[in-house]
Amino acid sequence: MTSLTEENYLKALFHLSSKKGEVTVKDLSNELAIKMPTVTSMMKKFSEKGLVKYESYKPLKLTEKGSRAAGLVIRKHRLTEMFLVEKMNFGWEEVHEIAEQIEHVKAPSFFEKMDQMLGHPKFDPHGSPIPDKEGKLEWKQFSKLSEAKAGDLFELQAVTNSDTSFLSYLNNKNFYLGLHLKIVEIEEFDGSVVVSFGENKMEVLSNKVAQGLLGEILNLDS
Amino acid sequence: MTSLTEENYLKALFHLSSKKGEVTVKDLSNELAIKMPTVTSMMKKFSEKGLVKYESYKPLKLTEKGSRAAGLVIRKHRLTEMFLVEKMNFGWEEVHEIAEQIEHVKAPSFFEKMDQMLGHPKFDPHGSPIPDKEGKLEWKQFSKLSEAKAGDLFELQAVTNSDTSFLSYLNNKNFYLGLHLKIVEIEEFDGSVVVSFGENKMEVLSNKVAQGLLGEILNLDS
DNA sequence: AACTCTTTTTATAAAAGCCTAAAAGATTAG
DNA sequence: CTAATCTTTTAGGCTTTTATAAAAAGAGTT
Repeated sequence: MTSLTEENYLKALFHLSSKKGEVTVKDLSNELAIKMPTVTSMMKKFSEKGLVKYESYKPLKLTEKGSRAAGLVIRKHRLTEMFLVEKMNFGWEEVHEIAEQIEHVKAPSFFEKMDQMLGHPKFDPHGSPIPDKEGKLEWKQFSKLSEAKAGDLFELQAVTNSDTSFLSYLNNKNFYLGLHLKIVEIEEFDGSVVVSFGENKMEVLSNKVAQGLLGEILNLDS
Repeated sequence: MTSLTEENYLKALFHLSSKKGEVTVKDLSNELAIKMPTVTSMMKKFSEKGLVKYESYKPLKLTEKGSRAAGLVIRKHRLTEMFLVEKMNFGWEEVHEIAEQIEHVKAPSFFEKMDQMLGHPKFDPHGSPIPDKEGKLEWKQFSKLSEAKAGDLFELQAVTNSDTSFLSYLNNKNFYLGLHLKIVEIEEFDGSVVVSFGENKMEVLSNKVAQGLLGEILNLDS
């Protein structure tokens, strides 16, 4: 059986792996705010359980089994988020923390039922993909809004992080997934982006925000 | 913060208190299948936390605070059961175990939302009352089917235990809450009860079963 | 090859839960 | 009312989980 703590290590491994490919003990230590020796010994345990491939001084790698286990935790988390938003009417900014709790519940049929009620969704409310029942993730390649050029049309399809504060910020601007943004201008010196959308609405977004918005660039010309 | 283990002690205390008034360390030990010394030390901890009144060699008593805390755990459990049955289409025999897990989730808004979606239910799917937001329980006085007399009409309103096996047994006989049973006969020697219901259906129930069925005796005559 | 920086090892530790055996208290029978 | 018996608590210990700091070992670099 995998404990709550172990599930959190798995999630962190999963996230770091997809971001950087290589994951070191140090990375994990930073991500989880747990000292390196602690992480090292947990990785030995994981290695014995066959969840990671680990040799001293070398980067960690999730094994097939570990990847599956991690994917299933993420799956529980994201299914829960979707359920909370779609079936219980929570706002997308509220669900991350609640799901953080529910993801550790040991009751497969509960998550099965959610999945079924939701019609086997492929994405969570923040546009993050939901791993399948094998824990496997299909990667959709998103573009960042920060990569768009003036004149482009951009469809917002996901966000890079689900912090309450970031999502509330987007709520305030009336942003939602599926929204189409026209890139009016990009400031050279700081990378901020001016976008227009809806009925004459216009916003200036910092580069940081623009990097956090994912979607598709619908090139008009070219 | 109260741990999962502590919540289980609280639940047990709550159940035993309502059944027998007096709860001893021994009772608790039996109920939880944990040795007495372990229970004793946990009760000292509870006493320090102000959850029980405990003096050596005397029966335990939940304090106001303890009673409230226990009631709130039960509330989470029963709300969850109701939600699983009403909103997610689980069978009443499946939900106990799932709720046993979910009841420990620390996310008040989650349970709040359930309560709201369910229209602030007063009973769970097995007819057990749901404590209010203060953890207080309104006691409804049920009669046992085993107390009925031949000729009585009995409305099934609750069951004393929610074990999967018992509920599946009732499912097989097509029993459900709200069903009206006519008591045809009571066997003197073993207390078994013969009931008829619906369209010519008839069943013989052992005394044990009859003691597990709660409801109202609708006296026809007298 | 020596020095520095990073990572692992080793040795501890604290908390949570639980247990057995011994001691102390309560109860009951003579 | 006192001794024998039964019950409950105290004392002490064990295991697991998760974490740490300080020492040792390895890698990398000049």
